[in-house]
Amino acid sequence: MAEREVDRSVSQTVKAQLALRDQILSGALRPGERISELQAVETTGASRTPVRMALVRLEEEGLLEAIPSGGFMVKAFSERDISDSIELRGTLEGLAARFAAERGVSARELEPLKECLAAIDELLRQVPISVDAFSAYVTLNARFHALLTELSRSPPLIRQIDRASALPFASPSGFVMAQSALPEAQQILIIGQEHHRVVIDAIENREGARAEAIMREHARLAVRNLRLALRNRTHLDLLPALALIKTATD
Amino acid sequence: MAEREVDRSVSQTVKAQLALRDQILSGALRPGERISELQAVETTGASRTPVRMALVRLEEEGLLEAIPSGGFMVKAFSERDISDSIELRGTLEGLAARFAAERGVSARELEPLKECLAAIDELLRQVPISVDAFSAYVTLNARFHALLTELSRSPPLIRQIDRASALPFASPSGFVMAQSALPEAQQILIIGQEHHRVVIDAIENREGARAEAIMREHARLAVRNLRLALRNRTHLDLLPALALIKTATD
DNA sequence: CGCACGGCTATTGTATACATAAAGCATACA
DNA sequence: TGTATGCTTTATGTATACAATAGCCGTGCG
Repeated sequence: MAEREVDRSVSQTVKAQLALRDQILSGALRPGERISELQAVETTGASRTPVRMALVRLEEEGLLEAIPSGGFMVKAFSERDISDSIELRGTLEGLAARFAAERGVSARELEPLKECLAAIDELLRQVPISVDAFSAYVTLNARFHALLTELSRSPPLIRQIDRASALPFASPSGFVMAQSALPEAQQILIIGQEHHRVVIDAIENREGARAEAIMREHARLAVRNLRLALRNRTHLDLLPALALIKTATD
Repeated sequence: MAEREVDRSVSQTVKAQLALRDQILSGALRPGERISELQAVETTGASRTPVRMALVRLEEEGLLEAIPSGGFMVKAFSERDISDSIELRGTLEGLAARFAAERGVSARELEPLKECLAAIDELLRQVPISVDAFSAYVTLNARFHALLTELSRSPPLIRQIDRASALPFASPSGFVMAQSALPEAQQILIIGQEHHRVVIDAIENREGARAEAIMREHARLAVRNLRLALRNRTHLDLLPALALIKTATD
């Protein structure tokens, strides 16, 4: 019934896209196997036309792969693919931070970012960090990264960063929930927040190289999280899109 | 009649996509104005279903922009947008070069790149450089960049670079033809080729930082070309997708 | 027993008809 | 005369019917 509230005022294409994305990320659709349009029509409730539109969009999003003979299949990702995707995002965010630093940002524009920083500080003050706090962190962290990206004031760059962040495991907050189960969790958040603080400082002082470097390092922290979460197999289920990850044993 | 040879064995969707892209890049469809699907049906010869598929793909490609109320319009690009897109590509290619250097590349894998380098050397030996040579350079240069990108052996990165290079003015060889009319043309090609030489050397010696830096600088050369070509208004028509560039006077 | 060829089935790609919503225009009122 | 409202027209979004192709299974031959 929660599903039905989007029935009106949202296009069938979007509905199908959301439904199919859920099925892919949850593992209901297995990597490597062809997606049946007819089956998708049944599960999404939309007709074939919007379903096919959704499939094309999901391909561009990176979750699907076109089959030469026609149709699409769910893509599978190696651990290396995922860490590369994260580093890719970090590189782009680094470029955004450098642009912001080099081109200059007014105090007024920096204000929302600083507020976001303060809100995360507030969150991290409580020890130990609750699950709710982790969840709130995810939201604030996503906001921080979005604000930072916009500071570049470069539409092409913003667009590319959005596309690079579309994959759930490449998004800035992708592994935060997964790391919540780790013993190192609190330290990692504190270090990440320090990166946030440094990038703002660098941008304020127009230190482009420093701003870029810290955002790259920030992404490396996410790569470290990924490794930790994959090794600590007790909480593997918190990993986003776990079903898409191809392990060496497969 | 040359058009008819793709009639068979190529999907209507691809046909429509190619036709519409041509119309966009040639300026037949003006930036800012809504694309009429019915009109597109007439000009492409495909029916509305493949036309709409093509429109979605062209949006993802970056040439179109979705209109909130429905449909698509041709995007317009500022000079800043274009230079940022080039720098974006350079940053990604820098990452690819660094990956190649850090992760190591066998002599066997480097061979095609070196052959490409030698072929360009051969081309630049003749002075002054003919128009045919420029055209050959475009092909070889595109090949060099493609080979380099693949050396990263990172599918996510390759994918992103391909997407970043999809915009005609952001592609590695985008401004080569435009610069052919410039007096500085020959020097620019020689400098560019030097960059090619350096990146191979850096990868061979596993100097990641150097490989990355030179590819970034390489892209800055393209940015310089862009500036030169835009200022030297006598050969503006050689610029790719000139119709999409919004000038300050507009 | 294995491989290849042919027919059948199921799925994709395309075309078109329909419904809904947006945009433009005309008219009426302030 | 300008603005607002309602109607008309046209465009987009969706559903469905059709055609062509790819994959699969069974049978026959080597």
